Order: sequence, then structure tokens, then C-alpha cells
Amino acid sequence: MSIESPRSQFRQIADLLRDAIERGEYAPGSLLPSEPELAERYRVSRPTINRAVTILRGEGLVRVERGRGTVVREIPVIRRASVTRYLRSARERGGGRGAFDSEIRALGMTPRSDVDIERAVPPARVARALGLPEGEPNVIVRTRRMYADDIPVQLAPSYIPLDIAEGTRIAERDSGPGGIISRFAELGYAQARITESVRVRRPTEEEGRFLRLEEDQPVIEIWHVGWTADDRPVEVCVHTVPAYLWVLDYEWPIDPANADRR
Amino acid sequence: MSIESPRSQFRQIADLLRDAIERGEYAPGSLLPSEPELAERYRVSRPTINRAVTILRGEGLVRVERGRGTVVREIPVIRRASVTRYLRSARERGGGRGAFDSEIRALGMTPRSDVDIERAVPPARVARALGLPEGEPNVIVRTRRMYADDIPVQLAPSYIPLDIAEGTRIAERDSGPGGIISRFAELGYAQARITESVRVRRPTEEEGRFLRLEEDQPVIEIWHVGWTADDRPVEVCVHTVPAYLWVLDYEWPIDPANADRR
DNA sequence: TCTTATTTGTTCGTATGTATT
DNA sequence: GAATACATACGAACAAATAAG
Repeated sequence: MSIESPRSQFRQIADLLRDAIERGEYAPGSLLPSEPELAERYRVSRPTINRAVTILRGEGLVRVERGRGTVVREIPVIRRASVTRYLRSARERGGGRGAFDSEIRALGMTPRSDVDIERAVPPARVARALGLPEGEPNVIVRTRRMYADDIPVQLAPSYIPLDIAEGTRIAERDSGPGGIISRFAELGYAQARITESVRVRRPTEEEGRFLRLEEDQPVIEIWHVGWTADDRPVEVCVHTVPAYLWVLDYEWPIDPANADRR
Repeated sequence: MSIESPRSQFRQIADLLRDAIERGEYAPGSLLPSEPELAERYRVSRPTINRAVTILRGEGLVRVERGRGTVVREIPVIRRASVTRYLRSARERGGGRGAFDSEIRALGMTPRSDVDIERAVPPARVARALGLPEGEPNVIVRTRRMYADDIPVQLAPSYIPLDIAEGTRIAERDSGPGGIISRFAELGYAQARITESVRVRRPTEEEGRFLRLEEDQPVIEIWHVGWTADDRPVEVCVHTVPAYLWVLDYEWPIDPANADRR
């Protein structure tokens, strides 16, 4: 084969296939040639081909349907407007019913989302972040599952201390006009500040199942905390999205007189 | 072996090794048992062990030195204070000489960074973002390479239109007091707004070489643009960091009266 | 400096299992 | 049920890098 030696064959073949897909040689939704066929074409063994395909799967470029073949994925990158999504204007943009709706409609896809409400013991990390004792059922969890054209694209459980949420609209499926942020304000816990921490990690089993991810497809975790003006954390929301599918946009003003960087 | 069948052996062994590392059974900096030894211990073939180790490499948990062995990595996660790093206060925090310095010193490590200056043809994406014609040598590139304890941790080329930067301190290695942001202000291009887009991708070859990454170790790309008050983009900086090594922190105020979310 | 043993990297050929068509 | 396609594993082999003598 025409492939040089210092680089492993399975990586080189992954490159060739990736290029071919990006050139449009294999259209989105279509099948790649079967592994035996590719093995013959590139004159390598089938496990080597399989290894190359595994790389592309990790990148979200193809999806494998056992018994059927390897499907080229359509990769419409979803942009998350991380800051402006908390403004009323974001809700109106695109005629959507919320920021997520606008984000998905902007791609010409159809958004959908579910919410599950339950009272639960939060993960220890969450309890600590909320300043609550660990191991007690002291939060309301609002688990949102979001879809674009019925494809799951985001999992976002939100944790609110029971002493704030219990018996309020926050603990209802329909949180009412203006969303839960408006409810927080009415209850005297107006959120004044948001912090988000972005990291990349492997999906948990549950995330993988819901987002239809393989284990070598990393997710972006957005650890979102809402703070009141007197710096009490009142909401932790853990957004989990497939890393290959999303771009996160942030934006803020700076004061040049005060600014610096090296 | 004690491993169940529905999950592949190489993944299960990766889990076992990961747990052992996280339990501290293999100390940071120490060697894992050799692959033949692990193969015997878990009663699988050596390629299966190798495959498991490959997973851990992708996660940044171990680093392999051929001929020597597999080293457990010390993983001090670096937090990037994405917003406050543009405030003068960030520079003073920790007695560092800049935001990056503070970030690294906060981990008890020693920061170091280089800057290379050159006049160059920017990548097409960059030219478009700056509103410049493509394919022309119309930018100054300030390429920063950053290290923690001499380990490369970030690569960040910054592109500035030639018509702004040429002949100014921006095109010098030492950009002077207050950093280049102060120079922009003096030149009448005060940056008033920052946008950052965060995405995850495979490293380019150059990035992989510098950051000592393998191909299956994703990077976070932070596409950073500085805008003047009249919305001219005057600087594009592409921060590239190993995804397993960094957490990005963002923070902003919200106005509850105006806020909304679904 | 050179040699040899050790350790990981990669590939092959083959075989078996599982899911889908 | 049969054929097809991918998933994974084994054992063997050779290459490349390192370490030890």
C-alpha cells in the first residue's frame, strides 16, 4: 500500500477515510464500504480496518450499526450561546420558546425537550457545591433531556436545595412564565451571578446510553452554578453534551483601562 | 477471568487499571507492571492489555515510554479563569506576572512562557474572522508557548492585523507595561468586548508535537476574539490546551428581572 | 562503544460471538 | 434460518526505543 511506515497503518487509514468523508466521497447517511472490502482495498487485515473505523467513531464522524454497516454521520455543530441564553431576548430570537429552542432552530432542526422532577440525594460534589450535608435527600432534581430532530443532544440535571424549591413551581414540570429563574427571584433567591466550569471527560454509562455515545467519545461537562447577590449557591446544573457536537460561545465586556494580559 | 462478557475485556481492564491508579495503588511517576506481566495477571493476551493501556493514554492518565514502560502521570488539573484573567487584579493575584502565571502558581508549579513574533499569512479562518483578504501576509502572529514546570501546557498563537500592529510594541517580543491590550488602547483600538468559542477536537500534528499529545488525546480549542467598541475584530487568539489537563471557568452577572431560561 | 535483554507498538491470520437484514 | 457485518480475542511475529552491562 502507498502508506508510509513510521505512522501506524490504522491511523493512516483513518486519515484517508476521514479525508474521503470530508471531501464528500461518502455522503452523510450513506454506508462506508464493508470492512472486508476496505481491508482488501488497502491491503491490510480486517482488524486493522476495524481499528481505523474505531478512531472515526470516537470523533463522531461515523456511527456503526452492527449487522448493517458503518454510517457516515451528518455533523451539524450546535452552538451554545452560553451568556446571552440568560437574557429574555434569547428566548424571542428565532421564535423559539427558550434558548435551547433557538439554538436548534438556528440549524433548521426541530428541538424537543423533557423534564423529569424528583426529590433525591444529590451526588457528593453537588451537595458540597450547594453547601448541603452529603448523603441526604435534600434537593429537587430537574432532569432535562434535550433532542434535535429526536436525536438526543444534551442531558442536564439541575439540582436545587429542597428548602428553596419544595412546594414551589420550581418543583413542577411546568415552571411557569419566565422559567425557574423568575421563580427564584420571586422566592427571594434572585440569581445575580452565574459561574460555569467547562471540562472534557468520558461519558458515564447513563450519559452514554442516553446520548448514544461510545466510551471513546468524550463529552463536555458544563458545571453551571447560579449564585444570589449575597453569594449563596442556589442551583447547580450539570450540562452534558457530546464533545464532537457542540461549540460553546462566551462573551463579555472588558474595560480596557483596567484590562491586562501577558 | 473474573470479567463478565458483555463488556469487552480491554475496556474492563482499562477500568480496573484506572481504579487502581485512582486508589493510589500505582503512584504518580511510577511504572505500571509490564504488559506481559499484566497479560498474565488478567489472563488475556498482550494486545488486549495494550488496547486497555491505549484507553488510559487517551485520558491522559498514563504516558508510555517505549523500551522503558508505562508511567502513571501526575495530573494537576489547571483551571483557567477565563473572564477575570483580563482584569488587572488577576495579574497581581499570586504575585505572578500575568494571568497564566497565577493559574500555574496556584498549583504550586513554576510557569514559564515564550513568545515568537512573525509576520505571516494567517489561516483562512483567521483572515475571515478579522475581515482581511485571504492568502496575504497581513497579520502579525504572536505565538505564545506556555509551560508548567517545563511541561508544555498551552499553545496560543495570536493574530493581529498588520495595519494595527506594524511598527508598534505589539510586534515586539516585550509588549510593554500592561500587555498588548494596553497597546491596543493607546493605538485607538481599545478592546471593549471579548468573545470565546470553545470546542474539542483532535490536535494538529504541530500541536501534538509541542504539547506531547498522542492522536487520541483531544484538545480544547478556545477561539478568542477581541472587539473594539465599534465592533471591529482586532485580535484573534487560538488557545490550544490538552483537554484532560484544563478546566475553563467562566463567570458573569445576570439581571434576574430580565433573565429567562427553559 | 557495543551488545543484549526488556518493553512497548503494530500487524497478521484466524477464530468466535453478536446483531441485523 | 441463512447470510452479512461488525466486535473482540488469541498467538505469533517483528520493529523500535530504552536500559543495563
